[in-house]
Amino acid sequence: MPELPEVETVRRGLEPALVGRIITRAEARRPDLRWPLPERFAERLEGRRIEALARRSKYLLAHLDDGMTWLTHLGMSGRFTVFARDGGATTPLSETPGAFALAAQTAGDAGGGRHDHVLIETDAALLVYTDPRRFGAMDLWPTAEIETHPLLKSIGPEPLGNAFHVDSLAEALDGRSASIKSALLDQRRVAGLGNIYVCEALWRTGIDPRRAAGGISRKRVAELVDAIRAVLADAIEAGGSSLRDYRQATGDLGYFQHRFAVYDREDQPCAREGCKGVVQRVVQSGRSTFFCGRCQR
DNA sequence: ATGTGTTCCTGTCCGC
DNA sequence: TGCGGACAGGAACACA
Repeated sequence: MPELPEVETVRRGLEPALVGRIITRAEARRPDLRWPLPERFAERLEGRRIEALARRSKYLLAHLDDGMTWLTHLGMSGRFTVFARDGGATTPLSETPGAFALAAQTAGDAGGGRHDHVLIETDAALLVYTDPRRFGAMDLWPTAEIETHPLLKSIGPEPLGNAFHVDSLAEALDGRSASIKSALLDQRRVAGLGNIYVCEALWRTGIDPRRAAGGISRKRVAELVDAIRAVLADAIEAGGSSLRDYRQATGDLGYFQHRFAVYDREDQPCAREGCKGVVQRVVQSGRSTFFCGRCQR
């Protein structure tokens, strides 16, 4: 589900509710998401103060006051929902059906909170992690060595940071026979891109997604760097893309989906000024790719 | 080392 | 309306 802009939107939504707050109670309602949760996960969160909420690629990183970082990946269907606590409520988290019913309702989950897997209570808010497909993940890792986490250590440069530029991308693509579409989805080349924003960036640059990654001219790689930055910035500004059930942590919908040029627009006219092409869908490495066969070369 | 196909899981939508 | 199949924002893993 969420790509970099959606995760950044979630981070910004959670930040005011979480940073500086103390986790008064935590509950894992099952022992695993995609993988087993760490030993004594909920107990190790309880009593901790959240010092900062950061993002690396599609991972949320909550830095705690004991030197550990609580790491979360939302997978395809994970989401956080925040509920303000009523003043002075002392009801145990597991006995607040009202809040859970509200969480389920907001999530559009007819199962009555069946997929609400992790619950976090702070002195100010109730945080519910919901993930029907359970492709998400959580872990605890020392903050000082967070970049050595197995899930983070091979991830490429942040596309909105200084380490991502024409030289780094050209080197990452050099000599590769895989398609540019597949290469950009590979998190080792550049962090945080997923199916939507790869398709959109390639459309903005006019590059055929089926072209070999290593055969793209330096000039076009430079244009691709700019297009990736621009499409991510535009999407963050719009609060991300709301497809199906994605919502911001505030419950608001993002609206970048209304600005898609090609993603999920098979058979619709190309949005480029003067182009008479039609959006096509092909499958590359098992994923749908949307592009205009006329203006993307 | 690369590239690709499979797999995890549940929900939704579309055609018959 | 029910049923089966395709498909979904991810990415680790197995295997050529």
